[in-house]
Amino acid sequence: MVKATLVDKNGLRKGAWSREEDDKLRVYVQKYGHWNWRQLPRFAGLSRCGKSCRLRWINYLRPDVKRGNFSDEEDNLIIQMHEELGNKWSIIAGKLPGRTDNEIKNHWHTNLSKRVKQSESVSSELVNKEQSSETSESADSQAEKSETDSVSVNTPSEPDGHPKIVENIPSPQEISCSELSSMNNDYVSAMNGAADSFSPMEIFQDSGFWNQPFLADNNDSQDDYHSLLFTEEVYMPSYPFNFDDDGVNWIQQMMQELQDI
DNA sequence: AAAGTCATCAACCGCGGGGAC
DNA sequence: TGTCCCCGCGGTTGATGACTT
Repeated sequence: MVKATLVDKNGLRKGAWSREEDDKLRVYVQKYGHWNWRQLPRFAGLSRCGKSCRLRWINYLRPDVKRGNFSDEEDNLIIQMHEELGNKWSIIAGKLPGRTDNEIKNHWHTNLSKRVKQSESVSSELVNKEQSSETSESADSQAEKSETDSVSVNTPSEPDGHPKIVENIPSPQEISCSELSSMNNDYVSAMNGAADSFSPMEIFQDSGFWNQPFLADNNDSQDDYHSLLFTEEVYMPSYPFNFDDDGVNWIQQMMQELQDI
């Protein structure tokens, strides 16, 4: 179910994430936030493109990501919102705390869409039966009935077949995952400063924003801050990190200590 | 037990929006 | 106003476990 890890021509790893990579990314983002996804893998010591890091964090590593089966309430909400909004997975995810757009999208395609189709086919059969039994009714009552149906039966009011949205749905920006990441502004500034100390030509030599390779053997001596960062992050002695509260507590403790500096 | 098929879901890809210059 | 860069979104892919024949 997990894509095999491979290395592309730029030296970037693709496919399944290893535990070590997860730990590096998690620790880095918890500590510094995602100040720049493109450059983040370089600082975090990951041979991944920024896009891959962002996806991994949002869909898997974020501390508030809820794993496990969807509840009936969640299913119903997804179905209802999909009926209103269509494939606006990020907006739907915003209404389901702990669920990611990718997870909801997968859940829809594997489970809910089939369920909806089934229920639709059943309801359409019922409607056909009702209509055939009503053929003896007067024309006036027929018109009245059709008006009633147009309200109660999901009649599209938009050209694309989706009804108009009545509810005040937050924009994707309002529910952006970036808000979920607790960033310390001091560190963001520090990191921006560190990033600025690189020559743009050095950093952006290769084309393609998301596919910037991380050069593990680059010359860090030209940037003290960068060297310090790598000393802390990449070559950190086996930190007591785990996927439980102890790991989170440890990270929180680390952040507190850094804030006190 | 082996082979074939289906289901699941993590990860990739391409596109477009928005901000900065 | 146009261009570039960063980011996020939605569609799609593909590896693998589960199930069936």
